[in-house]
Amino acid sequence: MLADPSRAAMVLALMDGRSRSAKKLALDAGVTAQTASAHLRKLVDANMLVSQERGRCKYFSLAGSEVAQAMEALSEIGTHSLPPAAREIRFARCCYDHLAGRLGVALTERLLRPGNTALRDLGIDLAALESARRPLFRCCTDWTERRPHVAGALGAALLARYKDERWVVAVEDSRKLVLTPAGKSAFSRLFNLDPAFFPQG
Amino acid sequence: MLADPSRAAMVLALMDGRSRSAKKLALDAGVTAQTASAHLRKLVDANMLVSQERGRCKYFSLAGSEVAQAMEALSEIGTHSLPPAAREIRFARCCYDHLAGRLGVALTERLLRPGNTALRDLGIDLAALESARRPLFRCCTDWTERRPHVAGALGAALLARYKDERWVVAVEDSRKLVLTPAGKSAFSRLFNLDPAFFPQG
DNA sequence: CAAACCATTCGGTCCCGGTCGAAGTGTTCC
DNA sequence: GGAACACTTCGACCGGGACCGAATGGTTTG
Repeated sequence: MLADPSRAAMVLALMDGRSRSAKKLALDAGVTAQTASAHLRKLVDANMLVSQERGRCKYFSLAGSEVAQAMEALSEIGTHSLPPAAREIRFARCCYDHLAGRLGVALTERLLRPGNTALRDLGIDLAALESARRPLFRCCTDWTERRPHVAGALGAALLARYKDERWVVAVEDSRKLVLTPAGKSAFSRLFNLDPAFFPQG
Repeated sequence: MLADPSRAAMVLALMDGRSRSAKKLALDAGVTAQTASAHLRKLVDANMLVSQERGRCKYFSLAGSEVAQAMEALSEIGTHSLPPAAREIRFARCCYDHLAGRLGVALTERLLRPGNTALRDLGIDLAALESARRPLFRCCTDWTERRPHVAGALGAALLARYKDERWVVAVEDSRKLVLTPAGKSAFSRLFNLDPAFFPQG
């Protein structure tokens, strides 16, 4: 199923979490619209993609984390490497309203260490959050890291704070989050992260 | 590459970590020896399998953890499910000379918790191990769990102890380890594991 | 050495599936 | 309404690759 070059190209183009129209995917794969239509139908039938019609266009996106996992695993074997966008989304992305990815997992792990003062330093008001209807703290298992990261009201408050400070900025129509230089130094300081933790030095 | 049913069947048959001869793999896939030979050659060329000639037979096994990961990820999508042997090896197996898999990761995590007395209860002599040439403690990242488990002299000593007590027993010509009922209760007690942690209730 | 066995190479067949051109359906915009 | 656009269906073409039969080179056993 993923063996066909055209289908692989389409799935690869969707690895950043965005949704793309059939036309664009046809261009990505280098085939005509008819061929792309047939491929996309098969991919949807195989529960690998989901489609969403809006107007005269039909937008496709990955059906779930398993597909991304499989694609990642396959790219580890072959000589083909994932496009940059696919690697970036593994580092930092939003999962609904909170931070996920390698960064999300690492910050959660540091947050739980005894003696960590990041919450206080950030000025997060736990009392105010506790009074909200939604649970304060939930664990959400990350699909690339297979490890928990913080969700719930606290997770949402943290991500909102990160965005306010412009430590991370969201990418249009994608779950991807881009780390800014300011964010890199701030996270290093607050959470005591090793510089080698960040991608590309 | 893994899309072909015959090749998939062969790789699936190797998912338990054992090595099998070309003839057996041909039977597993339900094709003749010639066809199997062609498939196996392709899989080796694609760095998915490694072969080892012994006498007039040629034994094949998985080339690395990436292949197993890819196969697992793919099986999550499709309706095909992994054979029981492939699921068992994810729970407990030996990695060279120490315990790996879900059990290995869990025991390591418990071992590092403050206040854990398992090492003392087991009568592991850390001083004696420290005098050995090899490093006492090494971290080995698990390929199914993507989390560290204990290796080195301590890891080897622990696994040896588990085997002596017959809490786990090795399977012939495989990295698989089978948990015995005695092991289940012993691990539960020593490491304070939840009963739900173990497979099949 | 002969017989049995394992693996491989070669040649040939055959079918599946990717591909495109042409035509059809539905939507948007002027 | 008419033109432009996005997607789909149909039909036909064609190439790659899976498959097997027969034959070859090595290795083990008698």
